[in-house]
Amino acid sequence: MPRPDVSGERREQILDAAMRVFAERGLHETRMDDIAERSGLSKGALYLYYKSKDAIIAALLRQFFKLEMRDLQRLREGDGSVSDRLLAYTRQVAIEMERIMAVASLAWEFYAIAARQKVVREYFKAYFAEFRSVLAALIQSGIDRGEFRPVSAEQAAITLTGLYEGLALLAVVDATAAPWSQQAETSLQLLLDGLRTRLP
Amino acid sequence: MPRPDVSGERREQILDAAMRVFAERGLHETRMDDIAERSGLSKGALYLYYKSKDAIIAALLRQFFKLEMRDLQRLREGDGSVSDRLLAYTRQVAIEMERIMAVASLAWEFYAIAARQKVVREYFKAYFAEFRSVLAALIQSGIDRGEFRPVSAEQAAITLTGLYEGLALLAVVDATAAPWSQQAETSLQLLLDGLRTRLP
Amino acid sequence: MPRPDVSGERREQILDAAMRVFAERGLHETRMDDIAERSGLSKGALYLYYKSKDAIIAALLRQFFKLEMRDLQRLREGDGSVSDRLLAYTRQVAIEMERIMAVASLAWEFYAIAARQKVVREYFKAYFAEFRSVLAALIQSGIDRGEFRPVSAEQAAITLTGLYEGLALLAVVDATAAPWSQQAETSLQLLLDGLRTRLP
Amino acid sequence: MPRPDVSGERREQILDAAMRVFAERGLHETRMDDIAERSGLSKGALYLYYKSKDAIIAALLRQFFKLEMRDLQRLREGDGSVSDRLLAYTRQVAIEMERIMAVASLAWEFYAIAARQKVVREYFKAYFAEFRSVLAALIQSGIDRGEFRPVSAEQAAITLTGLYEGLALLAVVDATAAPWSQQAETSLQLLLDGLRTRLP
DNA sequence: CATGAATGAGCGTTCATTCAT
DNA sequence: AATGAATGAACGCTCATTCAT
Repeated sequence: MPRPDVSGERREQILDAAMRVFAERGLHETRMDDIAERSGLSKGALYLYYKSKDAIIAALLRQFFKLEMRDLQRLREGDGSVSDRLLAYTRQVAIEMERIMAVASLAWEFYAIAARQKVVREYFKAYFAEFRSVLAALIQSGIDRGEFRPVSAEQAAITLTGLYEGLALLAVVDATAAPWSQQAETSLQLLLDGLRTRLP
Repeated sequence: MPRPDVSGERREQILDAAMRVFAERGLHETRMDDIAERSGLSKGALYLYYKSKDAIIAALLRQFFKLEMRDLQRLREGDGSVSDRLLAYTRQVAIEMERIMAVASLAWEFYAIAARQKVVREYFKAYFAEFRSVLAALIQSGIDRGEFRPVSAEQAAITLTGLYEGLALLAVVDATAAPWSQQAETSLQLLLDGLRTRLP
Repeated sequence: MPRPDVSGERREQILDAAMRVFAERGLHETRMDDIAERSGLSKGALYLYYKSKDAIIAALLRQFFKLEMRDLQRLREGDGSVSDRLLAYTRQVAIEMERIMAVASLAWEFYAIAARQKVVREYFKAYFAEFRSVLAALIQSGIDRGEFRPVSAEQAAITLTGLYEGLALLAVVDATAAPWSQQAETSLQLLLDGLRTRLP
Repeated sequence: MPRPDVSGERREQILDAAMRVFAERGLHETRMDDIAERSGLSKGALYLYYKSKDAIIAALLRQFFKLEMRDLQRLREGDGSVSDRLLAYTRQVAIEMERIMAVASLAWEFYAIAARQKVVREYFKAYFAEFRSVLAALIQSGIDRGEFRPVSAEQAAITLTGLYEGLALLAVVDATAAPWSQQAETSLQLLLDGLRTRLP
């Protein structure tokens, strides 16, 4: 009588626990024991599903991007003016900001690794390229429909991407001075103002 | 015959070596032996000047902010229109970008630490507050002299601060898609366009 | 299927090995590797059962007193004249003298620590107080039954306690000149002669 | 112009400092820096006069015995009954007890070393042999003059030697329960009573 | 003679990984 | 599949000793 395959569930269990503990204590300060304890599994069990601590980190990194890529979908959807769609997206992100900030420390450790390891850097590169491409398409459509001035959609997209990232950093460092939910909208408006067609 | 005091020099030597190796290998992957070797001192000598590896990291963190704060001075100086001064500053930073990118991984590890340790977070908070305050004053003067629309100088400053940080991240991840030197100017122009007084 | 709990056994194993190596090489000259090797465990295993080398030393110290206290029991038992009981006890100790001498160096290191650390000194204080109290009671009963002169039982007990300790030192230093087994009996007789009721 | 030779003075300076710090902190817990600081010399200077830390310990050990041997002289001198002379000696030692107790921890570390190293053990052996021999001669003279019973002077001497040592240990461990000055006299009296000729 | 900055071998401790059960 | 006791390589730090000045 074959038992149901629990390996998928176990892997999720482990990654979930790892993400929390890594975010709390840092990649290196986290012990395999911590992950075991948090996941409710034994230390030995971790090794049944991942061959090493690094393998867990790598899997977490992949999951990280899978989730982010999924979020991108929301940028593609929707209708109305481009400005409205970007504003709506910003508000959506704001809603998830608390969750995001909880794992921000992990994200920066990933960035640090990316700066040192080409393989990891490629992941980020691909992710940002995708993000940029979606934004650029959106902005281009804004230009096409006369909503925006004929700027370089690509460069405007990079600007917006950078803005989102930078504001997230500021929000973590000083939640009161730069609260994401409000600041991001304001900043977006400023940028959109720079993009908009000037009506005399 | 007292020999000249070399302790200042030694500390610099150590911090300098540490910064390089930390940036290359990461805070945790770096061994005291690595720092010793790179600095040209013995392992024991490191402990004559810093009581622990953590003390070196802490000193590096302080130096990091001291340097950044010093760079801020350039934002306060200069004349001409606010737009021109911001552009000039951006070009200055672009020149140093290579050096900055070399230690970017270190900066992100610091951010990660900041996300977890209040003490470190306060350092960043103070630094960003100062940066923001200088930018806000500059932008306000732009508003006062009729160069900019009457927006919130504070929020515009936060936007700009975030933009700088975010673009640096993108530049490290993908130097070709988002080369700082050109992209930062373009992005700044877009934002300035959003700020500018509309002449009918 | 839970395996039988071996932690008690392991702790014993470690303490036993530690006692031997400490006695041979000295507390500070002994490496954790030495204890590991002697105990048949790995170095890492030592830390599963004791959190540090100092913890092993402390545990050994406590065991030391537990054993000594247990030996005291023999002084309380027995019948016959007080002189005979003391003589019997002395002979008993003589039998164990070889084992005691093997760890004598350890005992003196403990004494040295006691001279410098109040906490450790209190252990010895309690042990000697107990020893003295048992001896004093015995001597008092000798006085009461007319076997001894009416001296201060307490001071006689201290004298006897000191005598035992001092002779052990001499025996270690020069086993041929002052062999415990014979010398202790002779010394005891001399002291008993000083205590005995003089029959004209 | 030859300067006066200060090497003797320096060596004394070092040994004196070493003895104090060793007694306070223990042989192994004492750093060469501690000795340097306490002696008022530089760390390098220590090595001009002693080739190693062990050499200092060895010199200290020799000095230890030289001093003790010198004290023995007092046992040889004096007149009056043997009992009176032993009592006088005991009182003399009592006067110096405070100084002795200050370095007691050092003495036990030396004992511990003696238990492990034959060379050191020989020093103690010689010292105790000398001590015993002086006492034995004294006791023999007491027997000869009819003051004591015809016991084995040698064994009585060993007994007395052990008693002195043992009481010193007890005094360090518990100064209030077994204050040397009084207890040693009482104990001596008890022993002398055991030695004395019985007058019917 | 004297200094104290510099050295580097050596040790206590940690923790990712393995494996007998 | 699961456990957790056991392993041992690796690292931070100390401190006796050296040596340029």
